Parts: sequence; structure tokens; C-alpha cells
Amino acid sequence: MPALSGKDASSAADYHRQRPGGGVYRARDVAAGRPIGPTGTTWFTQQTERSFMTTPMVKTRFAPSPTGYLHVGGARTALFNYLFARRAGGQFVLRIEDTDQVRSTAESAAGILADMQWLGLNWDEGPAPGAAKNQYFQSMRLELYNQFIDELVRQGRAYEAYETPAELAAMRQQAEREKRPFRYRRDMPGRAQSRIGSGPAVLRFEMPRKDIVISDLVLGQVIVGADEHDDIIIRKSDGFPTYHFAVVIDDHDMGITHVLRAQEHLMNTPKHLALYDAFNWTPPEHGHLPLVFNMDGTKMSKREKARTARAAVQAATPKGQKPDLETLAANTGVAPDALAAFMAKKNDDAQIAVTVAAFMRTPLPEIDVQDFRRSGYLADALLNFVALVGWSPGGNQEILARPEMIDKFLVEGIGKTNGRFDRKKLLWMNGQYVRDQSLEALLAALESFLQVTDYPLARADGPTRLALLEMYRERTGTLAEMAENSRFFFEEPTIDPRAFEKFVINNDGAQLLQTSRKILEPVTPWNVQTLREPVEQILALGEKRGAAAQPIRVAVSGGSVTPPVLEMLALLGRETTLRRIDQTLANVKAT
RNA sequence: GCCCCCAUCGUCUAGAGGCCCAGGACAUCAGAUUCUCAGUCUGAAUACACCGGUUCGAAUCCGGUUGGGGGUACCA
Repeated sequence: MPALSGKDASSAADYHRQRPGGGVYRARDVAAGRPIGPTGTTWFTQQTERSFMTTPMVKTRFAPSPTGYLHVGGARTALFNYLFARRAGGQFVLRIEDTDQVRSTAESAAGILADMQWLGLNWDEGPAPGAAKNQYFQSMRLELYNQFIDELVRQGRAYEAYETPAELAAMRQQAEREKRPFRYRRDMPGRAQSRIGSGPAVLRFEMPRKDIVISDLVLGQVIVGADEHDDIIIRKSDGFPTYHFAVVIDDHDMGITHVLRAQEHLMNTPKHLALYDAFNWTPPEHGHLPLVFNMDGTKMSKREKARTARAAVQAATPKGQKPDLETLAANTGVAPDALAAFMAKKNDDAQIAVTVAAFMRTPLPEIDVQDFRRSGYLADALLNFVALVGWSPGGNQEILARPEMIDKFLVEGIGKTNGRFDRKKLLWMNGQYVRDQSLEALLAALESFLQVTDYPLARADGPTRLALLEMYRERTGTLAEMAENSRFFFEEPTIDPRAFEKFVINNDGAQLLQTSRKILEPVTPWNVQTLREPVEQILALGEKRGAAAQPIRVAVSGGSVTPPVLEMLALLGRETTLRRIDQTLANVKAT
């Protein structure tokens, strides 16, 4: 009864009735548990229907399909479900939806688990990382699905259909030509009545010819008309259930009470509600989240990486010429055939994109959680940022620690408008986290970052990392930025010719450097304390304070931008400092 | 095409009929601090898509227009 209602049972007009205090009911009223609609159904009564006279335990889930890496959008969905469950003192389930045998991979599932762990979105039930597939993988639950499929068949609600994909495509095209919507229905004319020559049949679920009312936690009531549904496939010809079927069985079987998912699923909800209804189950509450796009309004898709990589190759190719793919293949180690297909946009292989972009020294846009991890974002910062796209705690606070987010996470705070992913703001927020985090936490984050990247900083010991962190945290947005900028501590710098010219050759640079060297030379031992006075002397050199800092920067780091001279030299060490100054002085003579 | 959702500064948002000639944050610009870069602090500029209606009063309620988005798979 709760899932469906007849055409005249409910309407938008009913929904917008006056409420006692004036105004009309809105989504937030639904969320707040106030009565809506003619039946007066409330969140609470639905709960008690489910578990009679017991306190309803909130249970949410995140159910990705392992067909790629964990996307930031998916991470946000996971976060919302996590926050909702935690706030309610309930459980958070992770389930892997691998009913697509062709596209699902074990590596992808493992990657998603790793990303979830990195984000710290801990699940109460789900796969055990590193262990074999368990019952939280849909591919392990075929028996359960078949059981319920059989029941639908017995009820006469499911039937075999014999059209091949090609035939269906033709029917759709035909319908489009005739400017009429295509709906697959059991009673439609021209349905294939036998399986002759068409391979294994699929099983379809006969959708009810009724309006279906969705009571959405964030959108309010959405009514999908009786003519809009078609009979969905619930079992594919490979014997696997479709998403629509498995999701309903599992959410019910696992006792899921609330489903927060992306708005792209909104039109799937009627199908799911009809299935719940067929089994006489109370459906979970659904809430559809607004989507997140790039700043330019395009989708944040993995395709972007491929596009960026291709563009880099094109940009490096002289005008009017074709890119030299053979050379590129040889240089990158990508198979020539695969590379050609990639460049011809025949595939958007992420691995090829990454390899090509790395060779072209082109940064790729961050799309997946691990991209952000490799770019040196902190998990908490990423989560904090992403939480604020489509959700607001109300008020003016923007930086929220995990417990605060949990405490303030109300469905009423979830917005309806699609958002855009503002990387500039994420960068700012990450900087805030880098600065505010305890040094121990930062060190742990750095550790995790270095595991998935390849920077010379990884060679540094604990005390050195700590010193670097203290030196850079005030001036860095991401860990990657710090790792990149601190290279010169670990390897010989390449001298930026423009900086060399400006600060060493000109402006008395060589002279200042010479004098600076004399001041530094006798310092032993070599540490922040012993260097403080000498460095002060150096900074006082020249008519403007700090005039002598730049030649040293260039000599020691190769460029004109570094942390403060004192700390930098102290960490660099006496030997390296003097050697690089001497080297630079020698270079001056050579010019 | 058809169905559905949405609409406040460039971006994320606050806003539940008078508290709003609209608040915060990022970004932008200007200034201060400073050995570079950053950071920090101060200040400036910038929005209720449009048209009707309801009301003493509308960013807030209703209708339409326009714009954006989603769906329309043997993908999830």
C-alpha cells in the first residue's frame, strides 16, 4: 500500500495543502516526519510497519558497481549515507553491485574498498578488504535473487521475453520515427511469442498500470504517470539479475531503511517501488541527491582524462601534421594498436591517459578519489569540501570536523540544485586542513600520500619530514605541492636560468653570495640556533633587508621561491649549502 | 520527442511572507604585514532568471515562460 497509489489517490494539489502554521508542506516537512499527503503517512508509521513496536534502527548503504575507480561523486554519496547513519546512531553498509559480468572487475572492487578506507568511511557491514568475495557482493547472491524471481513468475508478475537487443533497438528506432514513446509492455502488439532463433530469454517484470508516487526525502512527492513505465528486465539472458531487481532484493534483505543516491536514479525509483509492492515489502525511504558537475557544467567523467591527454598530444604536434604515434608508443610503452585506438577516441582507457599525460608532463584533471589522493589532498578536506556541495549545515560554518558533520547532518540540509566542483575552493580548504591539522595527523597523511606517489621526499626520515612539514604547511595547498617544491632537499636542483640571471648575475647577486658564504663558512655546529645570528647578518646585507636572501635561494634551490632561509639552510646542512653556493659562484665565473 | 527534477553573487551556499535595498565562504580587486613565495589581517565589487498572480507586504506562496540538469539499456 505505501508504494503505490491510484491515479486519483494523490496529487500535487493535495501535497501542497496548507499546513497548520501557514505555508505548504515541503520536502523538509517530509524529512521532519510531519504528515504529508492524504494518507497521513509519516516516516515513523512506516518504520513501525517494518519492525513492529521496536525502535527502528537506521541502516543506510553505499552500493557502487566495480567498473572503475571510486568517483568523487560516488564518494559524496557514500559520505551522505555514512553521515546519515552515524547521526542516527545506525549502521552503514557497503555492498558491491557486480551484476554486470562484463564490466565488473575484482581490481576495481579492491580499489573502491581501498579508497573508502582512505577516506575513513568505515562500514559496519560489507566486504572484508583483502579477503575473498563475501555475501556483500551481488554476484554471490544469485540463489537469493532466483528465489524471488521464481516467486514473481509463480505470481504471474514476471514473464519471458524473446526479443534480441538488436530487435529492441529497431523497435525503439521505429517508435522514434513515429514520434511515439517506446514502452515494452506485456500486452503490446507485436511481442515475440517464442524464443525461436533468439537465444536465451530474459525475464521481465510486469509493471502496474498505475501512477506511482515517490515520497522523496529531499524532493518531496514525485508522481510518475501510469503510462510512463515499461516492463523492466529483471533477469538478463546471462542469468544475472539486473540492477533494478538486485537492488530491491538486497536493500530489503539487508534491512536498509534509507537510501540516499544520486538524482540520476530518480526515474528508477518507480520501478523499485513497484517491485517492493509486488513482494509486499515496505520500501526504504529514498532521498535523491543533486548532481555535481565541473565548473564549466560538463560531467565529471573519466573521459575527461582521456580528452586532456589527447589534447596534450595534439598541442605538441606541429600544425597541419598528424601526431607521431609510433614514437609516442615507443616512448610511453603503450601498445601501438591500443594507442592508435585511444587517439582515435575509440576508447577512453584511463591507464593510457595517465601514461600519455605523464610522458607529456600534462596534469590530468582529478576525477576519482585516488586522483585527489595522488594530488596531495587530505581525505578529511576532500570530504569536507564535497559535503558542502549539495548539503549545508545551515549557518556560516564551512570547516567541519567529522564529528561536527555527523552532528549537523540533517536531510533538511540537503539541497535540490546541482552543484559544481570548484577546485579552487577545494585547494583553499585543503590548505586550511594542512595548516590546522596536528603535526602527527599531517605526518600520517603524508605517509599515505607518499605510498601512492613517487617523490624523492619519500626517502626522508621522520625528523626530516617533520621539519619539512613545519616549514611548508604555512605555504602549501597540497602535499604534492610540498613534495614538488621540496625536491631540492633531496636531489641536486636544476637552476632556473631566469632566476639565476636576475638574482645572481644582476643586482650584485654574486657579491652578496660571496659575502654570505664567508659568513656561513665558520658556523659549526650547523643548526637553527647557531645559524640564527649569521643569517640575520646576511639578511642585513645590501641596502634593503633581505636583499641577500634571493641569491642564496637560487644557489641552494635553483629557484627564487623557498621557505625562509634560516630553516631551509639548517635542514639542508652545512656541506650541501656551501657546496651549492660554490657551484653557483663557479657558474658565475663561467658566464 | 516524451517523462521527471531544479532555478539567490563567477562558484558553493544562508534564507521557512515583514528580521533582507539579501548574510557567509571560495575566487577576483585594493591595502597592511613580510627575506622570496605563501600565509594572515582589513576593505571593495558582485546575486534573488523573466513575466504574471496571491498578500498591507514576496527571494520566500501559486501559475506560466526561459534556462539548466536527469531519465528514456539484457549499465549501474
